[in-house]
Amino acid sequence: MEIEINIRSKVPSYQQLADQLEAAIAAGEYAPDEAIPSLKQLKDQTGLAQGTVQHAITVLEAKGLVYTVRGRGTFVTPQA
Amino acid sequence: MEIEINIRSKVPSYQQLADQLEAAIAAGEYAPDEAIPSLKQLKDQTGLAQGTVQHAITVLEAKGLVYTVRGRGTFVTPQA
DNA sequence: ATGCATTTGTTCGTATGTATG
DNA sequence: GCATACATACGAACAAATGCA
Repeated sequence: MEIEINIRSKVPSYQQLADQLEAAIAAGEYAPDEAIPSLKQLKDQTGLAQGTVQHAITVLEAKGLVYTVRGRGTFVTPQA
Repeated sequence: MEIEINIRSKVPSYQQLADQLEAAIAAGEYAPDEAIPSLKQLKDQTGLAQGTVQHAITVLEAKGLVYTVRGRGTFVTPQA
């Protein structure tokens, strides 16, 4: 997927990333229980720090859109 | 209030802090709409980094126990 | 079982931005 | 303008879990 972070935006970087990942999931770019890109991949693709990427993932977890398994990855939550 | 962080515990520092703040709120140590200690105060009292303290606050916000106003402080959510 | 690479989780210290009073 | 307080972000390091060779 394509991710564009606008540094000068008033919207925080982590929020922009979370929004774009959410849109990608909504668009069906990732199937349920399929992994989204790893922290390292997102870090490299966006140029953000790992902590910032992690923050974005935390937001998505809080919204119940993804779930995470340590050592494995972060996966799209299947529809209930 | 008294806060004790056990560095060697398996429980993360931010979670310990969140737990203790939650207990203090539950115990009525802070009235509804009353401010809890500032980030700097918690940072100084616990020896944790500001980011770690902030993480703890974020957890409490996510649980709806407190709400934050930038430039003012973090306050106990009144019972609905 | 051992080791290694990958991946997520926690924490620090620091810097800077933004809002309030 | 200034002091205080929360918000965002970086880079770095290390811990812990997983899976595979």
